[in-house]
Amino acid sequence: MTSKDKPKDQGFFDLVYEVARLIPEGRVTSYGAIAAAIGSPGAARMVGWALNNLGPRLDDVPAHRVVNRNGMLTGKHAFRSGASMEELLRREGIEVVDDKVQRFEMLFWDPIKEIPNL
DNA sequence: CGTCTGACGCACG
DNA sequence: GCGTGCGCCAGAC
Repeated sequence: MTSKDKPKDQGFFDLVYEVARLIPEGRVTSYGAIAAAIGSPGAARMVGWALNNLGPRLDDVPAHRVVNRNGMLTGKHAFRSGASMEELLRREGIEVVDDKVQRFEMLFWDPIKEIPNL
């Protein structure tokens, strides 16, 4: 532990990944919800940006379960063809129509509500 | 160090 | 109900 060692050096991005990883299969959440969960309400754009930075880590972080407030798959462009966001969601039993999650309210998973401490 | 962007969210018309 | 604009924060150039 040197002086340059910082406990929360991971930063905002990894914090987003951590919450996203907690999203149960077959469930979805919104960018704003995650932003608020990590203590930065209003930073919804940063959440999406963090997920965009995932890259190869998409396999470790279920970013496809994160949609916007409308339940729309705004970030589908970050997924490669053949494993599109919509396809991944359908595999979990989530109905997607016109790039939009059906029954979004019912499938919505609120990190703040489900996570005791963060 | 200033500027722009970005997978959003909300207020306003 | 829908379109437009602004604000949010953090990172890249």
